[in-house]
Amino acid sequence: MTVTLADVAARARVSPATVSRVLNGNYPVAASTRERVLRAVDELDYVLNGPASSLAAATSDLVGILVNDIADPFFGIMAGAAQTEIGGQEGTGRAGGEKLAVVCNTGGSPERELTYLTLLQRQRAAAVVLTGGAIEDPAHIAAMSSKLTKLADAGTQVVLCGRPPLPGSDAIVASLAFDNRGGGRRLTEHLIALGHRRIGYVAGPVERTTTRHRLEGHRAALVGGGLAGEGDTAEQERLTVHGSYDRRSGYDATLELLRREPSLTAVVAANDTVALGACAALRDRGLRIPEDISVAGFDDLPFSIDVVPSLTTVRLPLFEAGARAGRLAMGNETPPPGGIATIPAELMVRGSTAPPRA
Amino acid sequence: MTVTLADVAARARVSPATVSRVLNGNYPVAASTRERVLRAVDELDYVLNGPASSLAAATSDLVGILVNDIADPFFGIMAGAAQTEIGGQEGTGRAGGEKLAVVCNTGGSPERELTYLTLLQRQRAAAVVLTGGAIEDPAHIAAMSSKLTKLADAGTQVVLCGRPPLPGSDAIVASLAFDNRGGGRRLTEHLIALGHRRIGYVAGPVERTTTRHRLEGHRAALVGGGLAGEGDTAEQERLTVHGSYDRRSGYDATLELLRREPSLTAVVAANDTVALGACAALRDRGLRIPEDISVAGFDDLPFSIDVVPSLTTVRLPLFEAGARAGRLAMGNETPPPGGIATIPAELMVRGSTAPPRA
DNA sequence: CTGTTAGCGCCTTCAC
DNA sequence: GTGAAGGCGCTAACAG
Repeated sequence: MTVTLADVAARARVSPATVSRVLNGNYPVAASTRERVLRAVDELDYVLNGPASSLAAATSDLVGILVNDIADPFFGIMAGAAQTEIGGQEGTGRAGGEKLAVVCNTGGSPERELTYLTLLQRQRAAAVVLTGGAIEDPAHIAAMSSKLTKLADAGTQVVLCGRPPLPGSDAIVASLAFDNRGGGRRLTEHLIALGHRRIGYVAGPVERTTTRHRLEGHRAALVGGGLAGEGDTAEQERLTVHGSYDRRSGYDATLELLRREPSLTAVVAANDTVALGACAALRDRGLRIPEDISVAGFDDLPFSIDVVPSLTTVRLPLFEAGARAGRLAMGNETPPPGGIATIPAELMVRGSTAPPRA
Repeated sequence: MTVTLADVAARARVSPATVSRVLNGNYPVAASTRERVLRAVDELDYVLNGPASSLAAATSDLVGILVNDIADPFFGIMAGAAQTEIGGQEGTGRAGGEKLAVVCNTGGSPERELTYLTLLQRQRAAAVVLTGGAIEDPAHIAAMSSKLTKLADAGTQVVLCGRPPLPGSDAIVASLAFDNRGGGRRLTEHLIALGHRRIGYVAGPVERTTTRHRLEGHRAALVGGGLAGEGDTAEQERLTVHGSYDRRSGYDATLELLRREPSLTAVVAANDTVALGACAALRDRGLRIPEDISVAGFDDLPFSIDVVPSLTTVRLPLFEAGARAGRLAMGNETPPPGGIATIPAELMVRGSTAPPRA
C-alpha cells in the first residue's frame, strides 16, 4: 500500500542504505546512482517515513517555537522570523533535509507551556525556542528549569527569545532578553521631561518578567525624577493597575486610574495593544490626546504608527530578535558571551505625548 | 541513558506490553497494576518516545495548522481557536494522549505551503487544517489537490477553514468558507446607499480566492447600484489597485488611486490592515475621514474598533470558525452536509464611512 | 562508493 | 487481565 524505502531501492536497483544516503545527502554517492534513485523516488511518489527515520537516527527535524499568544503580532513577528530562519532556506521542491518549524500557542498558561515542552520532548525535537516573558511563580520556574535541562541533555537546542535567562539551567544555548527595564525607564523619563507629574501606569499581568521589568523601569524613572521616594510604594501602587496584555484590560484599567486620580496628565501602558484600549477609554471620557492627557505604549507594533495620534512607544526589534533566535537554534550563529544577550529598546517619540496643560 | 518502556516495565514488575496499555489507555488493565505502572513512570521520569510510538502504531499525534501570515491576527485568531480545540482539553499533567497542535507559517508562498504539507505527510500527521485564502494558479491547485488527496488517503483528516472547497479533492473532511463575496457586496452597497459614486478599491494580491471573491462582491454592488455596466471592465480596473495584505500596500495603493481619480469619495480596502494604510495615506494628503472621504475595511480585527474614526468593516467570526475547524479535524463535530459550509459575514457600520460632501 | 546486518522503542496480534 | 514475540521503516556501523 504505502511506498517504503525498500520499494525505491528495488526500483532503482540499489540497496536501501544507498537510497537513505541519497535522501539524507550526508554521504558520498555516485552521481549516476543518485540520479537513478531520485528518479525512482519521483516515479513512486515516495515520502520518507518521519517517525521511522527519527527512531533510527534518534533525532527529528521538528523545531518548536512557543508563544504566549498567537493572535498577538508581538509573538507573530518573532515566531515568523524564527520560522523563516529555521525552515525557509532550502526548497529543493522534494522537501529534503528541511526542518519542520512549528509554533505552539501556550495562551500564557504555565501548564500548557510545560505540556508543550513534554510533547516536543516526546518528539525528540531538534530545537525549542521560547518567546516572550516568563512566569515568575517559583514552582513553575523550577519545573521549567528542570524540563529545559532535560531537553538540553537529550540534545535539543534550547533558545530563549525576549525572555530573561532561567536560573539553574545553563544547558541552554542562549537567551536573548529585551531591555524592558531600560526602555520603560526612558519612556517615563521622556514624560517627566515634558513636565508630567501625575502619571498612571497600566501594567501587564503580575508574575511575568516582562511586566515586572517594564514597571521597574517606570518606577526607576519616577524616583530619578524626584516624583517618588525610594520606598514610596503606597503612592506608586495607587497609580498602577494590573491587567492582561489586551485592549480590554487597557480600557478598564484606565478608567480605574482616572477614578483613583482624576488629575492624571499621562498614562503609560504595558504595551501598544493596552495603550489602544487606554486611548479608547480616555476618549470615551471626553479627553483629547495629547492635549488633555498623554499616552504611551511599548513594543512599537506595526499599527502604532497608524493610530491617531501616532503612538509614542518603545521599539523592540522583534523581527531581528526572532531571526537571531532561529539561527541560534539551528547552530547558524555563535551564541553571545555567556549565552546571554540584552537587546536594546529604542524610545520612539510620536504624537500621543505632549507637555501637560498649564 | 534514556529511559524506555522496558525500564518502566521492569520497575513496575510487569511486561512492556502492559505499560503500553496503561499509557494508551485503550485496553483493560487492573487498577492496581495501572497504579504501579504510573508510579514507575513518575519515578523514572519516563517520556514516551514519539517516533517509536508513531512508527509502531502508524499514526502520530501531530496536527498541523497552516497559515499564510503568522504575524497577522486574522490568522492568529483562527489558529489559536483551532489549537485550543485540538490540544487544549485534557491536561493530565503527564501529557497523556494529547495531540500536538502546531501552526506552520507559509508566508503566502505556494512552495512553502506544499513543503509544509509534505513535511506533515512525512510525520504522518493526524490532521491538517488549512486556513485563509488559496492561491488560484492552476498548477498549484492541481498540486494541492493531489497532495491533499494523498494525505487524506493516508488517514490524515484535512479541514479547510476560511478557504473555499478545492476542486478534485473530495476526501477532505470539510471546508468552511467565509462569505467574502456577500460581505464585499453589502459593504459597497452601504457606500452606494450613502451616496458615493466614485469608489476606489484597494485589492489584495491577485490569484487569491479571498481577493477575488471580495472584489467580485464589490463589483456586483457597483453593477447593482447602476455605477457600472456588466462589462464595464476598463473603468472598474482603473479604480482598482492590487497589493499585498499589509499596511504598506494600503498606503501606496491609495496614493495611486488618488492619482488616477482625485475626486474619489470613498476607498474600500481588501482588509482592515490595508484600510489602516489607506487612512494614513489619506491623512498625509490632508483629507479628513469621513468628512472628505470614507474608508472601509474587511475582517473586523480587534483594533478596528479602536482606530479613529472607528472602521466600518465586515465582521468575520474568525474565532468561531477556527474552533469549528479544530473540532472537525478531531472528529468532534459532524461535518456540514456535502462537507461544505459557508460562514456568514456581517456588515459593521462605524465612523469611517459617511455621506460624501455635497 | 555500495551492500549487509543489526537494531532504534514501541504496539499489537496471539496465547495463556 | 497479562506476557511473549514479531515487525513497523529506517539508519548506522561494518565490510567489501
